[in-house]
Amino acid sequence: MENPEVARALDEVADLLELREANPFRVRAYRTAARTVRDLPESLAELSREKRLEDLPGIGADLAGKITTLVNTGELPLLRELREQIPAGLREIMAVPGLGPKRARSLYERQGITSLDQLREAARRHRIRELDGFGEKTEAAILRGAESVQQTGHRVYLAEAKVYAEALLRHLQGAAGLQQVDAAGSYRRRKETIGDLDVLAVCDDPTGVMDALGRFEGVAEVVARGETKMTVRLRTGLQIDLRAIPAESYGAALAYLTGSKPHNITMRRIAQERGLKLNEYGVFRGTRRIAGRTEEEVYASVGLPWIPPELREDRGEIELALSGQLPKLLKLSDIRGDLHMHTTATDGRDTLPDMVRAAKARGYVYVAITDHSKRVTIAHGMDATRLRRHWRAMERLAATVRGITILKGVEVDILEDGRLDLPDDVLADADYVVASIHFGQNQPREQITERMLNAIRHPHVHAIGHPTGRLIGQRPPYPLDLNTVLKAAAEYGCLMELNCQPSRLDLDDIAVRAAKDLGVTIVLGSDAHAVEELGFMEFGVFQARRGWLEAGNIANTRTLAQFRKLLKNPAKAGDSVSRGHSRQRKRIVR
DNA sequence: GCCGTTTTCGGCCCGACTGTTTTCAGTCG
Repeated sequence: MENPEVARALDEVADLLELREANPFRVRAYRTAARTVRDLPESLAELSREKRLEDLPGIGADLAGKITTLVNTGELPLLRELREQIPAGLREIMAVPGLGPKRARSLYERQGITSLDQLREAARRHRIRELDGFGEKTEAAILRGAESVQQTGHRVYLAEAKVYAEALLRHLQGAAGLQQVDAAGSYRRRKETIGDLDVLAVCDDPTGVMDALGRFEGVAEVVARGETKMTVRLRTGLQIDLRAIPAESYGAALAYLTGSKPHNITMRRIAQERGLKLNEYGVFRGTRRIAGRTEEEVYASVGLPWIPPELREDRGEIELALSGQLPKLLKLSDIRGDLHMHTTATDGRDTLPDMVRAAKARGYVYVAITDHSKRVTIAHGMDATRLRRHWRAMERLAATVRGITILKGVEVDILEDGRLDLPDDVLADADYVVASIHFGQNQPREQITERMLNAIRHPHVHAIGHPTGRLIGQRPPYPLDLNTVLKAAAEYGCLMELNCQPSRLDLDDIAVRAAKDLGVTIVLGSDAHAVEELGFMEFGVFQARRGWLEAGNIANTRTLAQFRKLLKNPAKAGDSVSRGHSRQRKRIVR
């Protein structure tokens, strides 16, 4: 059993234990372990063989044993036992807003409800309101919630959330009594997808801003409205949570609302150890507020430097901050060139000159044009003759456009048998070759891994495009042995792309960090198919920051001369990256 | 179920909102 399945099994145990009203701290232990496992770049099977599971935070002897059982047998006696006692449908009932383990259990025991359909039926027949602790309003809320769980419940891409967030902030700006408004939550942490939008408003009287939120375009329902908190749901299903706060608590509230939850919990624990109490209103010694106006102040009060939001996942950043070793994260302004884009020569929507001029307008000093090779027929991919003609057009254009260097590139397809889609002599003439898999994505693990390794070892391949091929929420990653692939990339000096398309962002944050630890150099490519998509670079930078990357870990932060040297002598250039940075951190944790 | 420079037991983050409850439990973030 692979890591994600183990994580799912541990989460299911937590849910079922909760339904059985087990010790809440035991439930939490399973949830923590599930998260640890999900975030883990290394294979559990390997850790289990080497008896290193107990080195992981939150995993003791018991959970190490259970994880080993899951990895080896694909089953867990405890889970089987729990499943026999508790109907599977109760877990989906718990997904309905307002229904937790207690109420789900109560609905099951007193009305025999074990599925969403039965729940809706019971609500329609007004059988819910008869139960102790439930009433008419709860029944109506359950009915609405059950329907919305079935319809929406999906997360939106960060790029989409950005559109809503910016529109909302503009809309709220003019509200009466408002001093400041910011988006927080996973949006501010720049997660690849956003479940809901958290907004923080500084004001003495929240009436004005809450009224304004109620009038925001697309609001379908006001879910809740209190003295300081308000929740609305848009017609698209996106939920917006607003929190009003006085100015003296701004920093504490921003930190609290930005999360992540595990990061907040660790922060509060550290505050506690120092005899302080941390909440959204500030940092308190007894009843006296000692910090809260700015985030910097809040972090400083517990002995920490300010931590960039992208790092706040409780994946070791707090321990690193304590030791003064936070990475100096990549910035968009560090990027000197875009190394993945298409033109009308294949499936792009804008011409070669338009793409190059748009890249120059963004301040880039070099750009690689990487149209598809012939195997990608649907994109009108190019054979050797057309590609050479395309390259000549680039040379002619270069003579007329100053201030930006055009690298003659190609996105060559890695064929099903591991060969490349263009002859070696053609690839040898390219300035920059990115190799990608587009077909045969469902090959067995060994086969697709070997195929990728072939490309990495190929002397004319500089980078692997969208290395796992996932489409967020739509298509799972190739069944690659990613650890082996990354190790080979480090060994052969092959760049790994962090594709900046909002639906790809591939490698993900965990894989990016694993790559950094292994000494792999990452390249950011917008994979733009139109001039405006060059702007996707921003989302790649966010993801890189979430993976702890610094400018030195990225190929396209180099000057053109440095970049060319990197391509010529990659292994050597790769030595400059800080190897094992986050591994070092783990020792600090222990 | 985990954990320990307050260590092997007794803790485990903290507060807002809702509804039905007459003083608070359940849920959520």
